Amino acid sequence: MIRKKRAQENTILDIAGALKLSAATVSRALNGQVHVKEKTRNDVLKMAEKLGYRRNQMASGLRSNKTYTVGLIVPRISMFFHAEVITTIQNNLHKHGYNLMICQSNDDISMEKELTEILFSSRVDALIVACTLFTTDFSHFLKFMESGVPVFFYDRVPPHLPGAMVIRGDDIRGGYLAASHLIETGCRHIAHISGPLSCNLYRDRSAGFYSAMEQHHIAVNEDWIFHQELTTVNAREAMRKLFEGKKVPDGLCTDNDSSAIAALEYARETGINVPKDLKIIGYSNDPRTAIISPAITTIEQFPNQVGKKIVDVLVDLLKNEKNIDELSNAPIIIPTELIRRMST
Amino acid sequence: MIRKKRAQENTILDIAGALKLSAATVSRALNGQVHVKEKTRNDVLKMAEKLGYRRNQMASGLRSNKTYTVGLIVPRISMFFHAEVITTIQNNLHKHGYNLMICQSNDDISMEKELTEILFSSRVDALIVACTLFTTDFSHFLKFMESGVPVFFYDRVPPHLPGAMVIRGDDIRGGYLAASHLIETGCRHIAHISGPLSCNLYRDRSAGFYSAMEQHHIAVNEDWIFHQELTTVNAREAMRKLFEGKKVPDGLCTDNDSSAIAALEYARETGINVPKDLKIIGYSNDPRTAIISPAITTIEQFPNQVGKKIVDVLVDLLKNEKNIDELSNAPIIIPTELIRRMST
DNA sequence: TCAAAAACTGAAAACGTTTTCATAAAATTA
DNA sequence: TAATTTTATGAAAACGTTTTCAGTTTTTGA
Repeated sequence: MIRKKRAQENTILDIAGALKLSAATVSRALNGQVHVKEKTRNDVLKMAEKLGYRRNQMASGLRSNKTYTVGLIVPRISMFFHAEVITTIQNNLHKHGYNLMICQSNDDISMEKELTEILFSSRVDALIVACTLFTTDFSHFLKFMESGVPVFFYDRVPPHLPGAMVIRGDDIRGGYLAASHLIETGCRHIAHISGPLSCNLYRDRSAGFYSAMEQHHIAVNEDWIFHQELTTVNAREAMRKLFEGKKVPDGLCTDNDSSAIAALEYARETGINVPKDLKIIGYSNDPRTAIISPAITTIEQFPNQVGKKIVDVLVDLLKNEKNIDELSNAPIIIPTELIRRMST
Repeated sequence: MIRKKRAQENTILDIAGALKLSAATVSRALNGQVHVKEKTRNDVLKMAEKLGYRRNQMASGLRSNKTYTVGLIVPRISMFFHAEVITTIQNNLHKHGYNLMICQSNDDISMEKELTEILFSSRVDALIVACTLFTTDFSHFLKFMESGVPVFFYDRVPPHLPGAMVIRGDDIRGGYLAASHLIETGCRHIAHISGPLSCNLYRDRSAGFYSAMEQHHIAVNEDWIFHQELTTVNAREAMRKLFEGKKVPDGLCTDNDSSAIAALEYARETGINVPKDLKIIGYSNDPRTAIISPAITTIEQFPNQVGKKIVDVLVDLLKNEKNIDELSNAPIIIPTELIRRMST
């Protein structure tokens, strides 16, 4: 048996027919426009309710060139920081009548590219992106800007992309806070597990790290600096290297919490006492850092502020049909904060 | 300055014009239909590439009544189980050319209702739902079924809704496994922190719990059975009640991992030794349970299997334009498994 | 009371595709 | 070679809205 054809749905014409009105008037009534008599509007709304009418978003979008849908591309929704940002964005967009189309790139560049094609085809009204770790070419986003579709990067952002908006955490300060904190608690031999330098996050956090070390006149041991994908496996491997020689570190900065957790577990297994022998600090304030023992000191990134700010700017842009050029091109910076716990 | 009007985009007509073809032929060429000369197809594809043509999804969807978009409503994307299911669904749907529109109900019924309206308006080709904890009236899903749009419930599912597909974990067995395990490790005074009975999950897990207790001839102390929202606060409050009297439990089943974690932390703070004085078991195998000390025994739900199965069935339905009625109406059950750790 | 302005409504075009129907060209068959 | 089938293409309708333009009715102001 062939599937029941959908589309016995009532259209605007059915309402019009039932009330002996034109489609135009019904449309105006439903959209709360001026110049429609109060009684007419009520009649229309009542009839729409009665007929179970629901606007066909595609017809509406096709004609008016507005989808009321915002696209979002993110490496992975399961990362705590992103999950929080997304939830805030979605809840706030919803208040303004916008939907969010969430897509995951799985940190894969070709997937990211493909998703931009799909979202462009869907004619989203705006695009929000946290890039993959490896995105250095941003040309696949240009089509949106050329069509006047606002593009908002957060967290993992392009170095400079004219016409795009950027919001990110103060990672330089975050890196600085982390390293300074270790130094202040007495560490003098500090290692750093960071991510690939292709990504702004790790460039900035590293810069902050170096700046703190320099300020306190502590030499950086380059053998103890890792730039690698921040996986559990890599973190354990780094720990093995760090503790295989005679000289071992007494402090460890990691640029995400998963690495910090992996390092802590490695330490636990190999009898390295945290925080006595080794102090560890993470990044992101993932709830897991509060649960593990000892709880891990980390850097808060305020995902809710990030999400809220993105929506505020975007809605302003969309509702007022403003051009991005009117906005300052300077990136918006969200502050970072040290969360002290037992690991330091 | 008014925002640049988008829609300088090239359409199918521009391709047709450039090649002196009709729109119909271009459309056929782009969609890989038969009856178009190889050379013509190549010309079209080349010109589309050259002009940077991208199909307007709304026009296409309006005409063909297919959006290649599947809607998903979930309480919260940040819950581990759901994040995993969603990711699997998205990655697998993508392989078949479908997009996923992810929406969060925040466990709020009226939000859930509203989202069904929005997704219906968007004319999604199918709908996947994990209900709120409190959804007992499922009438807002009927519009989809009436229009022949497949609806797939998972995890939190309706008791019986003709025309809808259902996939869920074997929660009865899960509850049974948990309680049995506690009994087998020596517990005789077992408490149970469960969720609201309005939700199938907790009815089933409770049923499993009772069945294990009965089988081992252990009396259930009804004062130790909690049905409440599974929040940290509620779990702590339950622990307080459990340990305020003379008679205290030696085993605790919790119906999610957050409660297990909260209980464990409460125990740690109040000097209750886990697992010596109290054995704790969670539900879901949230990664946090493996990190905390002692690591918490829990029930694995295989989110990836759930996601994979949903897509398999859905794609079969969508591609072959089959009617749901052809499918067995029996719910699909995914097995559950005990994960033994240090807390028991 | 009359002219001008404002409010209300409808007809028809438009959005960019896909699809139906018709027709022309090419390939196949007898 | 003629008749038939298959292949290739185009014209035009259709999808369900929104919007423009024009026309009619009502209200306002003097």
